Amino acid sequence: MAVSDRKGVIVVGNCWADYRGRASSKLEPGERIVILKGDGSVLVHRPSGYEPVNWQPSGCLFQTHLVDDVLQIRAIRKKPAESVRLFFDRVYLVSALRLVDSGEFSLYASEKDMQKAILLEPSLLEPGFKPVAYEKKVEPGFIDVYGVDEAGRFVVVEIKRKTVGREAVLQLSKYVESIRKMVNRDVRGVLAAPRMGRGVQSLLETLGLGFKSLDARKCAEIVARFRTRKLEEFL
Amino acid sequence: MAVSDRKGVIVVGNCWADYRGRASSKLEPGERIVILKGDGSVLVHRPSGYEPVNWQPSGCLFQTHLVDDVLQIRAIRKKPAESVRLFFDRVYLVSALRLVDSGEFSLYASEKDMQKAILLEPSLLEPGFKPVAYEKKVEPGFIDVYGVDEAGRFVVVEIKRKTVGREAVLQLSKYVESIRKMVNRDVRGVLAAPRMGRGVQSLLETLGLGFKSLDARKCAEIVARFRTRKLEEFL
DNA sequence: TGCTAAATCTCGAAC
DNA sequence: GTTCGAGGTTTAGCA
Repeated sequence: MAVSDRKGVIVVGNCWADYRGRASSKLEPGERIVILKGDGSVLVHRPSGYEPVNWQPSGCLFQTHLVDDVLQIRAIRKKPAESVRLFFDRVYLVSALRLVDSGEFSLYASEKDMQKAILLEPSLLEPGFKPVAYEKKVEPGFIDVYGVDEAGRFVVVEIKRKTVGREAVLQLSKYVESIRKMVNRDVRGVLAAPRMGRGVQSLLETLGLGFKSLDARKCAEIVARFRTRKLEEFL
Repeated sequence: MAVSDRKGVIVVGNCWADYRGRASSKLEPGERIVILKGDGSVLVHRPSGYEPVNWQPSGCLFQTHLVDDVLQIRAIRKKPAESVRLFFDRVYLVSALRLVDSGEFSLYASEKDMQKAILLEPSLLEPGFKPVAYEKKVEPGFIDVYGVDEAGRFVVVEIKRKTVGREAVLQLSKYVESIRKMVNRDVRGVLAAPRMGRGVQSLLETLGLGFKSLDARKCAEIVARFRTRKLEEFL
């Protein structure tokens, strides 16, 4: 069958499903859209809702059977060990497709873009800031950007693309403490994000940390500008 | 068109896409499966991968145009303000479906089930354990189960349905500390989960916390058993 | 392979 | 309406 031939298959019909693995679930009969992809991923979509009601990520092995006019499809995953079983008693549409898709996908205004923007244009954070490292590994995790300020003090920068909550502050605080222990000198911590959530301002003050308003969109534009500038220099 | 009639639509063809909103993205041409649902959700699926490459959650407004043999579909969301635009120059399959799906979906062995199981059968945690409260609010968050042990000491239980990492230990530790401050007495902390991840054992020992292996599946069975028992009592 | 952190996360519940 | 936390999260990036 097409399923075993690395093709994608769309099946629309009345079906029910069982899942067993990390959790267990049962889906009673109803009309749904099922997509079996060539890489072994499965999606069971109800007529509404963004998320699939049942699914499997890529890497599954498919088994199909027809028993008493019921189409059975089983998607088995090895690690973690789990499976989804689908049963169709009515099929409205089946389509096997060998789709070709090599189109590039690019995303802008991610946290990575904000990081790049600060590295390319450090004054975005504050005048005189000089980045020294990025993705610097310390005990609690990775520091987004690490540098030195105008006065020569070390600065730990934690970047978030959305409004920050308390966790981000605590994360930054941990990094700052970690660096303080290492360098045995004064270390500043700066949270760079579009805005602060409730209670973040006071928490930052309490912990002696700073904040810099930074918009992901603007950062993406800066990164794009540098890209074109580099291209111009190249030409 | 069907799109405006609350129907679900499947379109397979060669397309490209632009997204602008919380972030921005550009998808170069390729063959994909697009699902427009009656509730205003959109999914653009490449031939491989579990996740859609572009999407919108439910609540979008759809606009369709045909310009120079290119089918344009626009999904607009109000809050947050964003949109996905799709352009098809070749369409292999279009299907408009009014699917009926009232089938119930049930997920078993969730963290909530594990919590219920402990409340219904406290000896699951340890002999002599007596639950006092659940979802108890303290400063850092909510305590899954709070009770008293055989010796009369307070016990804070943190439940996880999967292998636990360090964060869960720290979470439990915070709750225990919070309770200690409140009651000014000895308080035990127990992590209930199927197993411990790397380094969790030693961290638990360092912090003086306990661990109880608890299988989500077994919990689901216990909850189910109580359900049937209750049903029997009722009948 | 295992772990950490991000995500256009989504979703639901609580405040 | 906003915020907060969980998810069968998935996925990408590294040690």
